[in-house]
Amino acid sequence: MAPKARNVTQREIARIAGVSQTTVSMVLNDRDGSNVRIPEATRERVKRAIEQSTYVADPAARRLAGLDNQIMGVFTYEAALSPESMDFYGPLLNGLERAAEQVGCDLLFFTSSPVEDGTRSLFHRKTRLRLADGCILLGQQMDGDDLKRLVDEEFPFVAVGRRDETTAKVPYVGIDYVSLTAELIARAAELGHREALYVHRGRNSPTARDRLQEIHTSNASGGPRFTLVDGVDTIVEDLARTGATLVFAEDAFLAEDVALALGKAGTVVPEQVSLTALGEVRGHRVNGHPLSGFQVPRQQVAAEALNLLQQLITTPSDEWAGLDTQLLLAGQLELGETLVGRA
Amino acid sequence: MAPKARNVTQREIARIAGVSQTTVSMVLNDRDGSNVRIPEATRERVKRAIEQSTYVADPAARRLAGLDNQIMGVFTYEAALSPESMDFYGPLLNGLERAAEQVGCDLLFFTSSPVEDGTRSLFHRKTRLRLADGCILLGQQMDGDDLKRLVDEEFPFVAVGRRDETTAKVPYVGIDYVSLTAELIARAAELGHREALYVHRGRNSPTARDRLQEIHTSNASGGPRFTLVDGVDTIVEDLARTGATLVFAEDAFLAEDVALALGKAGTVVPEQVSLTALGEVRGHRVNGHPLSGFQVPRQQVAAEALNLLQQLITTPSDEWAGLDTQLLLAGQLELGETLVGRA
DNA sequence: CTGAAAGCGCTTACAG
DNA sequence: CTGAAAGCGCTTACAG
Repeated sequence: MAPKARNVTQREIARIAGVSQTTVSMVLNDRDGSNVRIPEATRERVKRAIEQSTYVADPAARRLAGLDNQIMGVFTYEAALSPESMDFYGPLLNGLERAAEQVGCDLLFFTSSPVEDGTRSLFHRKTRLRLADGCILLGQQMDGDDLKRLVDEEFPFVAVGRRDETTAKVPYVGIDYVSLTAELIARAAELGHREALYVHRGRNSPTARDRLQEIHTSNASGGPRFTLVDGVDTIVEDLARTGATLVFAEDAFLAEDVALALGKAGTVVPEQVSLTALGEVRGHRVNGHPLSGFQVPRQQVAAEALNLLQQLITTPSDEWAGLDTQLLLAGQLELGETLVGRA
Repeated sequence: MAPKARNVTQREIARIAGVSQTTVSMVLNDRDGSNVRIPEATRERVKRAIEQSTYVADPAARRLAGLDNQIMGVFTYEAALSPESMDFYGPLLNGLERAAEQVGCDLLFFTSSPVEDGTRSLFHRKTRLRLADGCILLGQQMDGDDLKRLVDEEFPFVAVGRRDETTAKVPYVGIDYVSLTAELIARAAELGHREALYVHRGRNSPTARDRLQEIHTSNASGGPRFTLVDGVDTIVEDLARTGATLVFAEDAFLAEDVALALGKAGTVVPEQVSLTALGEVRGHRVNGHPLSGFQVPRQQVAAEALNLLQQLITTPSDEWAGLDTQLLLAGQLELGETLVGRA
């Protein structure tokens, strides 16, 4: 059911200005090509007619005729606007909104695909994906097949976070967790820690693997030795068994869980054991101390993703190969107060 | 620059199934009207062809042909996804997302209009408004002309919050602040308060007026007498001058400012003076006490707004008059601990 | 029961 | 310099 009230079209403008509809289109799109040279006088006449009307180009028609729309799709594998997801998505969405305002585009959130098993499907029978010029993909985990299909169809898109779920070359903007993790491990070594736990969520996302990679490197190269632990359930025993003086947690929330579990068993952070998150820690405290970990530029990641998407859209797909489509932004260590010298 | 890779169209499906493109369209849209009766066999053949392809209807073409799209616009007069605005917009956006998932529609955020003087403009030269089937309007203050124009153009839309900026009948879903304020005043009277301050933000929104109306009613009808104060700057003197035993603040944040200002002058809430917000107070505390005020169903407001919009879209505009398009949802008092018996 | 045709509003070669 | 025409992918009367 489209709105009934007839909207003013180029044809009407043409009638008013006494020119053809083609000319109106030309003026609107500033087409001053080889064969076309519209005299200033005509141009002015058309422009005035437009000014005085409420004319707005019909985006659907533009799109159908093959032009871009300045509409960027936003797809999230989970609900993005729920209070629980705000911690992760909040800064990203904020970055997107600001970048969108900058480049003058609208954001189409694909909220229609129902969340099943906690995850949405990108391609479904009624997807409005193609209404957008391109799409930003958000989520901790993504579907490799979705990514591959987007690449194959040459649909412009950019994933947020490093992606390696498929062999296809996926455009992404992420955070360099490898370097950050390496830095933090070096720091821990300096502080005298030799034995540590790495508490993770057993998730198999690229960023999880990035961290894990450096953990393994440390183990293999004589750095602090990490014992891997999935979740906090056995943390107290693991700590006692290994004699670890330090716990790395995959993210700040997990770190808080660790501190809680240890606290219940009478082990106090950081006096008796150091604790560090391998993720954003701003705003997180443990026993009154600012948590040690990273500071990651999430807003900037989102903004860069939108810029990259914009680039892809304005570049013919056969020239994409020349573009730098995989960006990792640097974060920085946030020393905090919970990573201290070996007890 | 539309994606280059040709997408599969109805024509191709038609070729595969050995029918006309018209028939494909009929099957897809389940058109089984008076003159059309497609035999199950043909129907199946077409359906199978579609299943086996990656066919997805082009939303732009559908739209241009006059059908709906299941795309709801979302317009906010300020940036909606910034950390500062999350307190107000967060629950609304969350409600929208969940409702959208329910009804199976996508959400188009009009982020393209740059914020000027802190407010965006709905109608601009390149607005993609008409791409959406309808639009949800969010914001503390709205432009009366915008509202009027939407009504005049019979574009389906719903405002969140009661609206009275224009004489046109604006569809809205809001919260009944009038009743809530009246209840709270009655409660204050019961507790023995006779002299009070009403600290407001000098804003001229409908919800601000709703509260003010009851404040005036109280003054006129022999209830507690309120002195109006714009902002917290002179709060200490005002309190001394009037001998008020109670302060109403327009919202929870303002209430916190009040408590702070009073605290600096040595006046402690609630021991020496009661304090109450005429707005959502969940999560707000003053001097360790849960703030007294309201509990308002913001998520539900957003969800109801989307449902109403859906109704408008599916109802021919000449039948809109028969619809109940102005809804006020009831909130409830949150007694808290900062409104106590007269000191 | 099914298909050829017109139309939605726009853009872009292509003729004048 | 400007306009008539074709086409984007779909829907919907309208003829067969």
